[in-house]
Amino acid sequence: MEHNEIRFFGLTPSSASPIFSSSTVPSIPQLFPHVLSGNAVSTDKCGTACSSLDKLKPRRKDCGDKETKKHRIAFQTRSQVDVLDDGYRWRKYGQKTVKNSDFPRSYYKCTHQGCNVKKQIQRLSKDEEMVVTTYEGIHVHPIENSDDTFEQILSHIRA
DNA sequence: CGTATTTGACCGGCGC
DNA sequence: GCGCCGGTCAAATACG
Repeated sequence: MEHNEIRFFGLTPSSASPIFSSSTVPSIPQLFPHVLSGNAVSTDKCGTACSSLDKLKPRRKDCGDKETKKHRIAFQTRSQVDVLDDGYRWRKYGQKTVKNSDFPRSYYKCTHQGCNVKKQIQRLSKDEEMVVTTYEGIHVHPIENSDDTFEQILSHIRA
């Protein structure tokens, strides 16, 4: 577990700003503090598959709100467990099987009121140990897990 | 008893 | 217009 591998994919719609350079940390999951190496890759592959993620409200087909604060960060981690504890509380709201993986994709949502941060976990069929965690949105509340503030870790790796 | 998880159904977009 | 695909909801269930 000490040799986990994490790869960061910062998906920024417009301004491609480095993930670790923002004054306000978007939503960098801590995952495992000791495995945060720093494979940060900025890729804006928002392309076309970016429109269906706009409906946060039930039955809202109105997509007219240009580019909302749509932070999408994909983490490719190597772990045996699907869900990695990043200090937040997630509630699983769905699980679907995608047609490119032998494993289903899980959908999580932050249980905090007003915090519409979504999380999506997918396991690669190629590498069973590979887990892709995609975060979407920004947390507007402190981390519950006060034992290990991931901001501390962040500042540590930023320094 | 309250909260999280499970699971099928439903919905909306896109391609044909 | 229909079917596929991906995403979300919501009722039931599990679990502390």
